[in-house]
Amino acid sequence: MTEPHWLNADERRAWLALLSINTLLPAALDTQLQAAGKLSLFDYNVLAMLSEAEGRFLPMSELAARTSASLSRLSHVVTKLQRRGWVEREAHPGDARVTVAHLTEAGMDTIVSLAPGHVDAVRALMLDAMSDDDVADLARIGEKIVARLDDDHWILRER
Amino acid sequence: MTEPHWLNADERRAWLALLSINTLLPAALDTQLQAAGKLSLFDYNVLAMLSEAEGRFLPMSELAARTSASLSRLSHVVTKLQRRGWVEREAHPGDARVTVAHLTEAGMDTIVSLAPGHVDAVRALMLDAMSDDDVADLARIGEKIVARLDDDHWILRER
DNA sequence: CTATTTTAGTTGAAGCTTCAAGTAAAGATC
DNA sequence: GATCTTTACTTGAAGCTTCAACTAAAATAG
Repeated sequence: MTEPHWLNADERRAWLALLSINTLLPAALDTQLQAAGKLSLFDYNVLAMLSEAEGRFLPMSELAARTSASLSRLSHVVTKLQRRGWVEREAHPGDARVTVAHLTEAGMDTIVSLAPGHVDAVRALMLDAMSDDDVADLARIGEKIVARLDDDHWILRER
Repeated sequence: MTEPHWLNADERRAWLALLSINTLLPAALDTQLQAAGKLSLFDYNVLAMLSEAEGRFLPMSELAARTSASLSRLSHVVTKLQRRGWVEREAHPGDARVTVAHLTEAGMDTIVSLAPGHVDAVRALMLDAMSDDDVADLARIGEKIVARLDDDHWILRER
């Protein structure tokens, strides 16, 4: 054990890189999505998670988990997406506390039309910079960090 | 070349992990800093970058670069930090367009008192989840992504 | 040297996120 | 089976970020 209170060279590099990616990557993806369809990366992700869910609906809590968002943030955003006709709120048959968010046809059309451009942007902005091994390493390390931040995060469920 | 328009398993894992880290890590660090000193991670970073600069001052543009922020965002935040007595704005002697942000003594005291807790949080939330090799890999891969997002980003300058 | 363009920064408004408080149903406790 | 606690949300206000518009100085072009 050396000093517990400061970062060594690699730790500092890793931390600063992550911090920078954290600011620049969402900003760049937001710009692309804003130009393509006047929505944010978070909006896109909400629609994407619903589109991949069975029946294209999810309880708000589950949708919040899959977008790593607070229920409050999600609630505001779903209200907005609802006004745009992309999502509807429905009651849950078995539990009256639960609100189910349901992707509409229009919402599905939107995400289908946006997905190719968005995926291209993700490739152009990060994946194309990396070798196959890098991608595998990042997946492995990234999931370790996610596990540390939230030990039953949904992306860890399938493994 | 296979399909350019979709992600394979590792790519998807890497992307989703990064997206989740991106939401959860700043939120957790914000919570810690909010509790310790009523400031955000971004506020902290502005103070930290100034504290590490020679003379503890930097032109707004340079400070914006080192915090990966827009000049507009930085301007608003510096105004806030100024009201709290942590930063001052000064004229640049050689170029009248430039505003120099200068860390005050009180600002320095603040960052000195907050740094240990913040570094502990960074360790607890991400570094402790990783082996030394992981840290080195993340530093290497992270810098590749940063280079792709901004090929003359300041964190790449020293190398 | 005058006009144009670029650089550096600020500002106010609009939109987004967080925070605290509140509602209501479900589950647990006694 | 009444009370207490927890779960699942929603809401409004406050604060933060982005966006577009603006000012002013420096650099460039003609």
